[in-house]
Amino acid sequence: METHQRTPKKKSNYKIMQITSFTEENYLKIIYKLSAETDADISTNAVAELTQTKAASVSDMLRKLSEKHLVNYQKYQGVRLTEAGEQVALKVIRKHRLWEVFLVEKLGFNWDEVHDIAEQLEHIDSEELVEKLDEFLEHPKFDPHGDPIPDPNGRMPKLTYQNLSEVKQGERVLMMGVSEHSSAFLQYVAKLGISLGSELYILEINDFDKSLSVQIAQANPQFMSHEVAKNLLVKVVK
Amino acid sequence: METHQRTPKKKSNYKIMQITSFTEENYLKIIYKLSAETDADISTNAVAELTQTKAASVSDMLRKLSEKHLVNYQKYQGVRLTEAGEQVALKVIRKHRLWEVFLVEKLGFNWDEVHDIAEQLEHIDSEELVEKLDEFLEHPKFDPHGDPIPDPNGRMPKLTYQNLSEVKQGERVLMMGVSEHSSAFLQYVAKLGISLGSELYILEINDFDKSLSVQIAQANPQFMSHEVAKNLLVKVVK
DNA sequence: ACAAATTTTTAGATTAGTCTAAAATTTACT
DNA sequence: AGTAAATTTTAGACTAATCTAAAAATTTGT
Repeated sequence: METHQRTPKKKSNYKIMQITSFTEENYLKIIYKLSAETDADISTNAVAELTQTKAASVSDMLRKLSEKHLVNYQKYQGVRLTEAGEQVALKVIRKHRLWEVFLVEKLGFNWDEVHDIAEQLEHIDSEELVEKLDEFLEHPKFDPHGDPIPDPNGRMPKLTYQNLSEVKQGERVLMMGVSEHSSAFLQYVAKLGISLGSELYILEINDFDKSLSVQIAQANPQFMSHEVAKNLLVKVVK
Repeated sequence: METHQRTPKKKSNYKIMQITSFTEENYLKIIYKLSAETDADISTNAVAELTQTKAASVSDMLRKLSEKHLVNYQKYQGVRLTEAGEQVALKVIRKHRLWEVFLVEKLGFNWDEVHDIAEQLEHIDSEELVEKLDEFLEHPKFDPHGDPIPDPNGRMPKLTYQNLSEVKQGERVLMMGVSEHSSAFLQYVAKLGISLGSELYILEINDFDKSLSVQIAQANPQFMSHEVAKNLLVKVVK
């Protein structure tokens, strides 16, 4: 069990003391991620699962974060980030994703090897470092997993998904949404075996009518018209 | 007062658990640095000063490091690194110096701005990261302050200082040693106002006899022959 | 609507790293 | 060599983050 202290320097130390610990940052990041998937408040148990701690520990931490006004928390009623808490979370996520770009683009890691290292690097505390890294990487907009990188002011860009019709042959994408919401369309999509999160692989694009042959998960290839592809929002996963 | 935990993952975690904490690494690094300046054992107070803690805390930690066989420690008699402890220290120093090169060479920091950031980065735990970083930086031998970078097996290269006669005009160097040990020479050097650690600034190099005009600390410029310069070992400080 | 199941919180303990104050040891000075 | 000064260690306490076990609150199901 390795515990350590981010030594609170006493001597000549101009630097503004960090107001959130490594651990607090992790809690805030996890609450942010859970919040992205639902409008409801986040349960203690959900947080416990992702932090890999026990619910009792989470209760304690939520009380503490609440005192610091980083979350709104009512006993037994779940938790939600405050504006301030969200800012902290977004800064951590920005750092995490920038470091991932660095690890893949500059150091040659594979995109599936970088997460654990980025989990450590995301807590390095230096605004200047983050901004110089961002510049060095030429202001990337997405990390190697296709997730958007929050801007320096902690604003998460709205994900601008691509239409499946814009994706090139041989690419692998995740189904993220639709731009046509009629039930006729949705039912047709469901019948093809496509749901939110499905992985699609573009086998072939027909030259003259732009129709596609798409493999959905492990199933057999499906035919899909350009009309349909235009209304599917996807994210390239590389 | 910011304390945090390097979360000891329980789930599917193949990674070998780190055996030294952030804090322990700092103590080992500091003991290493103090040991480089003397053959004697290192005193509790000396460590306390550099760790910015109290002697009482140091005593506790030395006992703990001793139990882990990272230092040899006899109560009241000072401390010395074991082979294992030195390996840990050298790995931390290797990381610190590689990151400093990265910050200066790639991100454009000044060499005097990088220390605090490298103090954080040096504790990132990933062998693979260090080796890829080393490769990315093209295996640098020295950090931006002129300090040598230990090799991947934790061997610190013998510092190969330069002769002052090889240094270019306009450079700033630290006096690190002599290659001529006669007392006549040493007395002459002392008379010039030069001692170990003196900062020298090369004002001018005379073209035809390679004699130098050197500013020593804040004093007036001194004339120095090429013969003398050849026997002074220095380190460029940029 | 109320009892059972589940979730969450509290209470009390533990660990790493730190502190202050007091005790022990070593060093330094006539 | 013997005492005063300085250094170092111990003892006891504190904080952040965690845990287990028990108590409290909420949700669920008939």
